[in-house]
Amino acid sequence: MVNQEAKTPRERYRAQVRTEIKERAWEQIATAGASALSLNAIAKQLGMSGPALYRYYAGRDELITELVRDAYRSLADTLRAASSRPGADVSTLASALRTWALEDPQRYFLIFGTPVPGYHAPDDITAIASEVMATILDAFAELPPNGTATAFDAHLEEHRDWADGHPAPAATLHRALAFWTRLHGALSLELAGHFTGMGFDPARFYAAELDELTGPKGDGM
Amino acid sequence: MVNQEAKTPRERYRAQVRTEIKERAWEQIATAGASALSLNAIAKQLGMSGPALYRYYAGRDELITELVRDAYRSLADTLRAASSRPGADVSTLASALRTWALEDPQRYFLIFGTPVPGYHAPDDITAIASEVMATILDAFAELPPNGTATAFDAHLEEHRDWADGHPAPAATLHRALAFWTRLHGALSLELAGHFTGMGFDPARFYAAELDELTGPKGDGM
DNA sequence: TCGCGTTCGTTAGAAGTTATAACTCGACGG
DNA sequence: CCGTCGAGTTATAACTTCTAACGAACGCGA
Repeated sequence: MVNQEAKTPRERYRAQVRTEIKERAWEQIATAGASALSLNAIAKQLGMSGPALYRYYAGRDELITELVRDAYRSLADTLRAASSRPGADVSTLASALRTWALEDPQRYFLIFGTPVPGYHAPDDITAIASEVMATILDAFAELPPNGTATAFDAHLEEHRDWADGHPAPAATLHRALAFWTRLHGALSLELAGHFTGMGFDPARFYAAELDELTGPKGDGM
Repeated sequence: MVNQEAKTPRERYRAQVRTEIKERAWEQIATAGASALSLNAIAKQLGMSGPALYRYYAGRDELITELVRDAYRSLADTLRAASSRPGADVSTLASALRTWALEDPQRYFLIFGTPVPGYHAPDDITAIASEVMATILDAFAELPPNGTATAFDAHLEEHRDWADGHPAPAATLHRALAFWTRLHGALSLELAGHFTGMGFDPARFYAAELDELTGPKGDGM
């Protein structure tokens, strides 16, 4: 984002090699998945041999963490950009999310897929995650309230720390949460191929889920 | 299914070693994830060295495929058992699903988690998957219809092959589909730890999602 | 312009992994 | 009783991540 201009030529070189490494890593992940990511193979593709990569990343884990960070950053930027387009609403956000996910399914699964048992995301990554949540919350805050307050709304009212001071009512928090989980449910099953062979169009199902999210009780805009 | 009693003592022994291998594999998967599954480590735990396992499984992939099959089988049996309890309904199914998932999160992710790009599930596994779907469909078929027909319902009516001859109307198919994807959305994010630190109770959110699934329009029993 | 130090990339090697090949030995069945 | 089949062995190849030690080149300051 910032700081594109590095001071010393060595730093420039170093930064450039680091991004080249990540580019190759993304190629590998897109074709064979994150678990098949091989530092050796990346090094060979860059024309250098094996352990040279350790000058740039402490190991496989650090590289993957960096990739997760980039993926989150990309998602947050994509959603933020979509929400700031004129006339943007919740459905704009939803289709931006789906487009982003279809663009590189493995990138999506790197964030929302199977977790590694021991791993805990560093704080800066969770910060980006809450930035994504804030974008969704903003979009729902502009929608008129719908439906009656549920028991879960009351529970949410007592646990609204994650909204990070957002003034929206608990019902809105609830809708944003459902937006996230329902679209993730539809999207992740589609990307994982669980819909293949079922015949129906995943895009239409996604749209149907979105419809029910934006106005199940049938109040207009 | 059948043929539990093996004829020759060698076959008995062979079957017993195969299940012992799978038991160790499940332990490894539960603690370190499926990607960390090591045939060598399993062999050592069984007191035999390395390549001996290849007498029982052609390789890592075949073992994992077998584990996926067992996981699906376990899920299908669990749901079927829950649905056949007296007084069982959709919410019985939902809580059975959640209990099963929490029992061993990595087993859940083995089925519904990040897909391996090249892999295609064998036919018998997809058969078990549709058995699960049938159980969900049966449960919803016993519920009174609710809500108005949506555009997606019409689309589903033309693509109801996956229901495998189930007589339920398209709206019911839609509800069963939403049951699957929404609960998966809530469940997978919870199991992956994306809710940790957000404060609210995942179980209550799950229940809220289920409530909206069983009767959003508010027709009771 | 010249040296010197930082940093990059190399090869070598350890400790893992999956998987194959070849061999030994024991048990089961005719 | 003996032959065959199969289980488990070691040896090996081809991978992987990652550490250690070495050489060379690059660029900064004098």
